[in-house]
Amino acid sequence: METPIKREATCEQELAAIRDSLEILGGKWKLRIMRYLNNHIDEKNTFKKIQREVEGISAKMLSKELRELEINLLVTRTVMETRPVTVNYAMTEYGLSVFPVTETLVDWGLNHREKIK
Amino acid sequence: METPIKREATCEQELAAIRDSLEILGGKWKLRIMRYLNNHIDEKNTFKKIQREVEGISAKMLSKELRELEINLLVTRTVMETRPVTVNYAMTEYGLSVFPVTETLVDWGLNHREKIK
DNA sequence: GTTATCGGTTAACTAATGGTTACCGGTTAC
DNA sequence: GTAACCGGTAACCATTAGTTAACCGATAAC
Repeated sequence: METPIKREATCEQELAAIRDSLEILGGKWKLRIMRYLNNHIDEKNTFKKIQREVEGISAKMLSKELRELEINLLVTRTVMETRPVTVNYAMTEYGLSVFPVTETLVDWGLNHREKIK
Repeated sequence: METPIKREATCEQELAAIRDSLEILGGKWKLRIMRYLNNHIDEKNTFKKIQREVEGISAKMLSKELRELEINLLVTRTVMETRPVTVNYAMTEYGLSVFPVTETLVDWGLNHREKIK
């Protein structure tokens, strides 16, 4: 993971940065998949395993989301010569940079559940 | 803003927390609106002013998003007895808790723009 | 009287998201 | 032989998200 660099930005630049982030990480599933991979970084993460653990995602969506994450260099896809053939998905070094984002969302979500209880 | 509380959660609970967060903060506009309000916390933020500064949002979307943020107690809506009548939107105390989320997204977006350059 | 601003609403529309079902070839376990 | 698991894809459909344009009453400026 990289050293966080403090930046200065105008409000306009900040809003544009949020837009950029959401273009790549937005939607219902991508951050959940990234968090799952982050939590299982030393394991083999096959398609089916991810699908079982990211609750509710369909094969179609998982396939699409993983492809998009791969295009943006956040995830790698490796076909393993096992029998039957399995496919391993893993976070890239760059993918690790998403961790703080998922972390704040986890914190907020847990806190919110407490709050509305 | 509240003191961050360290929590322990299983991966499953973490993914559920992300789902919860995205249900309330997800979509194209909510986090941008929240960031804008956070950056202008001591000012009067009228409907039109927000619409001008959150670039690209239509009146319909802004109206809808503000209503949802209000329902979730993140924003207040106050009709001001000016002439013409203006409406002021402001972050609640609870709304401030969203700051870390927007902060990590701003950082990630700025960093990403550097990276792909 | 005309135009503009304020804070929206409404209707009509398109684009994006996401779900469901069925199916593919190959492999293994029974 | 049959069923199940692996990693998907294809077709179809429904829902949601989001856009555009027109319009509202009230007020104010010219």
